[in-house]
Amino acid sequence: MRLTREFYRREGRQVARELLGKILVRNYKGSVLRARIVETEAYLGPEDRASHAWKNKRTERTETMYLQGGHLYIYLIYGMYNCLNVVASVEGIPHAVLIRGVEPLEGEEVMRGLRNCKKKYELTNGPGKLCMALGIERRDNGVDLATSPDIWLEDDGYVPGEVVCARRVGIEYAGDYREMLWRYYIEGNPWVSRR
DNA sequence: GCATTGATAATCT
DNA sequence: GATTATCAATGCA
Repeated sequence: MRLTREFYRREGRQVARELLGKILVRNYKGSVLRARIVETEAYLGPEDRASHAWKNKRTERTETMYLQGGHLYIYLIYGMYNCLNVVASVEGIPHAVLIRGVEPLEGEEVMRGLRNCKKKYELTNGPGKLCMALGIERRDNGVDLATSPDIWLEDDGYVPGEVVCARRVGIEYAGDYREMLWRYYIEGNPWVSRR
């Protein structure tokens, strides 16, 4: 069942936690790709120094985060890689959830075709990797997961086992917010980017 | 370990 | 308008 608007219109951390176990569905050139979300991070705009929208900063890029929950926020990092975020909360409050790891369920051969990767788990165990595997690029920025025919999220009733809270990755510049345990992952799942 | 890469935002003239 | 510092990472050595 496709997740509806109300799922996304909540506080970022709650959305991040509940996105674990949900399925990311992608229509890619006639193929249906499905992957279960196993790792997320929450970024809470106004107060969070690690967020692009810290102190409610509004720029052309961050504008997407101010849309209501359910939209995709996709940006280029390190000049080479795309990162996929799900916008949370209501209009005007820039919360976002970074998807860091997914487990392929369907169309894995197509995903491997989009990426040159040798080891099994390296296909989708990182934010840049999973974007490549699912054919997600910056032109998908601003797409609405609640209505798009090309990409959306589903709930198949799966309930994650033990969920771990941890520090977020790659935000050494964020001062005290470095310490916040706003990263969530399913314990023991091999598609998590790092332990 | 370390090089890669280009959009973005801040800081200048 | 031009210049520069920075970066929610990856892949190869």
